[in-house]
Amino acid sequence: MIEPLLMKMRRRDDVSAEEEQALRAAVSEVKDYPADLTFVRRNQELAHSTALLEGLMCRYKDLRNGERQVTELHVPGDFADLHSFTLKRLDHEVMTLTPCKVALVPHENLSRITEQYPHLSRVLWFWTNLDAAIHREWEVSLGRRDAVARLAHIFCELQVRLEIVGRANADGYELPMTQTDLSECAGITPVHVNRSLKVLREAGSLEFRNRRVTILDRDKLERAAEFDPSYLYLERRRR
Amino acid sequence: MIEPLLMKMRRRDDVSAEEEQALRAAVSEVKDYPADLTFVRRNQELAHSTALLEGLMCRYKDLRNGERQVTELHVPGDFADLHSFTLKRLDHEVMTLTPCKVALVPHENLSRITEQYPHLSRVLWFWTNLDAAIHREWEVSLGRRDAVARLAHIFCELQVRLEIVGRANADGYELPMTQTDLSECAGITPVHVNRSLKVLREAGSLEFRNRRVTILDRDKLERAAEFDPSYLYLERRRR
DNA sequence: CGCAATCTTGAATCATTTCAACATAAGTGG
DNA sequence: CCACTTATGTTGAAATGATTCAAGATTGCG
Repeated sequence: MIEPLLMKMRRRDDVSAEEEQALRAAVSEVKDYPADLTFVRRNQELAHSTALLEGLMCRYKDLRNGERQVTELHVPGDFADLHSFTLKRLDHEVMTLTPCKVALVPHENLSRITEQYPHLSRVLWFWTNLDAAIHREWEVSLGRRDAVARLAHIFCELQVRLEIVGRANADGYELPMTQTDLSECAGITPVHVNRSLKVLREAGSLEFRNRRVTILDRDKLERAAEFDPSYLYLERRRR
Repeated sequence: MIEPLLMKMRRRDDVSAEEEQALRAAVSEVKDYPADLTFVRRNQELAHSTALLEGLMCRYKDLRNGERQVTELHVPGDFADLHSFTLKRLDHEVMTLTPCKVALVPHENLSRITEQYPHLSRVLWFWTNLDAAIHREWEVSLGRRDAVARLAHIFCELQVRLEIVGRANADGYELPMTQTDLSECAGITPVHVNRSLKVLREAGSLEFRNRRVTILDRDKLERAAEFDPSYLYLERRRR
C-alpha cells in the first residue's frame, strides 16, 4: 500500500525492515479523495499528515485578487503536509488535482517515531528538507527564468520525480493538469502558457497533449530549462 | 552568546533549562566571518551547521548567465544551513552580506540531540520547516506580486523577524544591503529596484537610505505588500 | 583627495499581460 | 447516443510592467 513511499525512501537511503515496519504501523487509515478537493486549509489545526499513494496534488496560496501561486506539486510517494507535524497548522492550502489515494499518519504516531527511531526520524526530516529544496529551485525559476524555461523546468523535475516511483518512462508521463494549472505553477498567465508550450513543441523538445507529457528531446529540454537535478538529492546515503 | 537563538526559540515554544543547556553544549566553536564571504558552497560536504549570532547572510543560487537569485535572507538567531544535517550537502551557496559572528554546531552533536532530546529535535525540525514557509512566501512574491509589492514584502518580513531578536524597533532597522542585493532577492533588475523604492518613498510608506530602513507608515506598507505574517508562525505552542 | 562602487534618471526595447474572438474537447441530461 | 453546455485550448492585436543601455550624481573607502 505504501509502496511509493518505500520507493522514494529506498532511492536515497537505507531503510531497515524494522523501520519499514514502523512506518507501515504509523498509517492509521487509507482513503480516496476526489479531484479538485482542498483537503487541507490554511491555518487549520492538523493532527495527522497525509501521504500520497496515487494521483497528483499541489500546495498553493491565493492572493486577495484571486490569483493563485502553486508552491509545489506532489507525486505518489510524497507527504503533502509532513511539515504540519512541527508546524501544527500550515501557511498554505493543499488540494488534489486528480482523484487520489492517500494514507493518513497521525502526529502522535510520528511522535513515537521521533522517540524510538532516530534514523527514520531523520529520513522524515530529510523529506521536509527536500520539499524546501524544491521550493528554492522554484524561487529561482520564478525570479530568474523566462516563461519557456519555467515550464521546461517543471516538466524536467516531474520526469525525475515520477521516474523514482515508476510513474514515468523515458518517453514521458501522464500529467492530468490543465494549462491554467500550469500557469499557477509557473507564475504566468494561461494564455502565455499556451504560447510557451507552442515554442517547446515547435523546437522539438516536448509535447503536452491529452493530459500527457511526451519528451521529444530530453537534452534539449534540460538545456532550455537549465535543469540540474542535484537539488533533488538523488544520491543514496545514510542520513 | 547564543542569545539570539534562544530569543527565536522562546518566541514560539517552551524550552526547558536542560534543552537550552543541550543546545549550548552542541556549539563547538564561535567565530567571525568578514562580509561577502561565501562560506558554504553548493554540493560541498558539510559536517557542521552554522548559526548566525550577529550580522546578515543569504542563501543564493547562480544561473549560468551570471544572474543570481537569493532564496532567503538570514538574521541573528537563524541557522543558515541546519538543513545540511539531513541533506549532507546543499543545493545552494550561503554567503555573508555583512561581517558576521557565527556558532558552529557539528552534525554529530545534532545527532546526539535527535537521540536524547525528542522535543528539542522537533524544535530544530520546526526551524527548517519555517525556512521552507519563508521560501513558499517568496515563491508567491516572485510568481505573483509586482516589483513594488515584492520589495514591500521583503521589508515587512524583515521588520518582524528582526523584532523577534531585538534588532528592529517600531521605526525600522539597519539593513546593510545594496539595491543590487535587493534586486537579487526580488527577482528584478537593480534599476527597477531603484524606481520601485522611489514609489514606496513617495507614497510615504518607507524609506531606505544609508543602509537603514525607516518605516513611515507600517499599515500602508503592509497593504502594499499584501503582508500576512502568519507564515512566520509567531504563535507560542509546544512543538 | 581621488577612485570605485552605488545610486538615479531618461528613453528605447522587450517579454508578458490583457482583452477579445473563436475552436476544440469533455461532460451531462434527454 | 446525440445535443447542448461548459471547460479548455488557440491565436491576434494593443497595452503594460520591467529591462536594457547610457549618462551623470552621489557616496564610501583607502
